[in-house]
This record gives sequence, C-alpha cells and structure tokens, in this order.
Amino acid sequence: MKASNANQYAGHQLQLARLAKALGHPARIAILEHLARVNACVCGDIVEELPLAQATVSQHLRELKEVGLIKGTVEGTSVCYCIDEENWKAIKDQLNKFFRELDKACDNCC
Amino acid sequence: MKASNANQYAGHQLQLARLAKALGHPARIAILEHLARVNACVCGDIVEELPLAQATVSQHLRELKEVGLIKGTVEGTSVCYCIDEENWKAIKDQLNKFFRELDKACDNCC
DNA sequence: ATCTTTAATCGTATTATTGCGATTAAATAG
DNA sequence: CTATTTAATCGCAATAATACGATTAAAGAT
Repeated sequence: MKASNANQYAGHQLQLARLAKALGHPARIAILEHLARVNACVCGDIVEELPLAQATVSQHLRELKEVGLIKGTVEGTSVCYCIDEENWKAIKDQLNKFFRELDKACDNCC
Repeated sequence: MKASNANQYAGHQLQLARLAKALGHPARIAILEHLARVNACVCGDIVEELPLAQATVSQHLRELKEVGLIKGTVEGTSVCYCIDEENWKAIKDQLNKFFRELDKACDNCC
C-alpha cells in the first residue's frame, strides 16, 4: 500500500489487513500450526520443520511477533516461541466480528 | 514465496495463506465491508468509496474474486458484485478450523 | 578467556504487489 | 451506425516481500 493512503482507511480496516497479511504466507501458517501442535514452547527446531533457511524463518517469526500472534522468551542460548494466548483471544474476537459483518450480507442478491 | 517451495507446504496451509493474503489489504477489507453493509449488489460505485483509481479497484476486485470471496455478475453496462455466500461459508469453516487448532495450544508454557 | 551454539540482523538479489494512466471491450442509448 | 458509459486489461513505475549467505550478539560450555 502507498503510505500516503494509509490514513484513508478506518483503523479497524488497517488492523485487520495487517493481521491477515501476517497470516498470508504458508510458512507462517505452518509455524503457527506447529506451535499449536506441540502444545509447548518450541525453540529453533522450527527451522527443521520448514524448507527455509534459518535467517528466513527468523524473519517470519518476527512478523508473527510484530502482529502479536506469538511471543518469544529467551532461554539460555535458545529462544522459546509460543502462541501469545492473550493477544490471540483479542485477535480472534476482531476476526469473528468481521466475519459476522460479512455473514449479514447479501442474502437476496445476485 | 519462491515458487519452487510451494510444494513443500501442506495443501490446507497454502489454501489458508492464499485466503489470508487476499484479506491482507485495507482496500479489500473495505470492499468486503461495503458489500456487506449495503446488503445488496453494488456496482462500480465501489470506486467512489475508496481512495483509489478505477483500475486499481478493479484489480482488488479481481483478487477477491479469484479467491472466491466475491462474485460479479454483468448487468447491462455495469457489473454487480456481492459476497459469494456459498464460498464464504466454506472459507469461514476453513478459518474456524484453523482457529480451533490455535486455541488448543500452549496453555501452560512461556 | 576461548570456543560453541543459537538466533537475530545486515546486505542484497529476486520476485511480487500496488497503483495509475491509457487503452480496450462490451453493452446501451441516441 | 456512432456516441456514451462502465469495467477490464495492458504497460509500466514504484514499492514491498521473500529468501539467503554472511555477520553479529548473547549465553553457555570448556
């Protein structure tokens, strides 16, 4: 998006788009699913799970972190990542609200 | 994403990411919300609602159409867009399934 | 203190997305 | 048939995202 257009949209629209964009890459979906599956903190072995270099995975992790979906805590020489439960609840609320909006739509047209 | 890596991910991961990516722009969120709000088919006046040129809006509409979120039917000289209800239900199911996966995660860690 | 291990960051190449003016295509109106 | 209206497509410039090797930083181990 053009930076000069960012203020043309409603805050919640920017927020939703930002979130969706963070989910808009299969590697990041895979990371989230992995974190959910192991149901425990997981460190650098995320790299093993993906067909990507360490630097690239680190970049994807940062994007997920920036948008609040995951958090990482340093544990010795490695870092433990997991889904940020508190934020995740808020994010889910936001998404569900959007979904309900769309549900109301267009029962009678086209 | 590198094209050669696409087959490294599970089908549902690619699908989810594709979907999320389509939602990952405020203009496309705005379009969907507008279509939902007017609760009726709406034609080219979507362009009026957005701070974008006609060509750009048309492009965003195509992306939403490609992923199945909306459909457009020609009506005379204009085109009538609305949320594709049937697909939207399926998409919502897919997303909710993903959400439930994440919900199970990480109650006890970090 | 030096060596390892682990993950973040930097620099950079490649590719994809965004945005728009101009053009085209299709339907309708006159 | 010739305008007009509406929306898609083309071509292109600008920007952003993706990926990776190399380097750096921080913690632990020896």
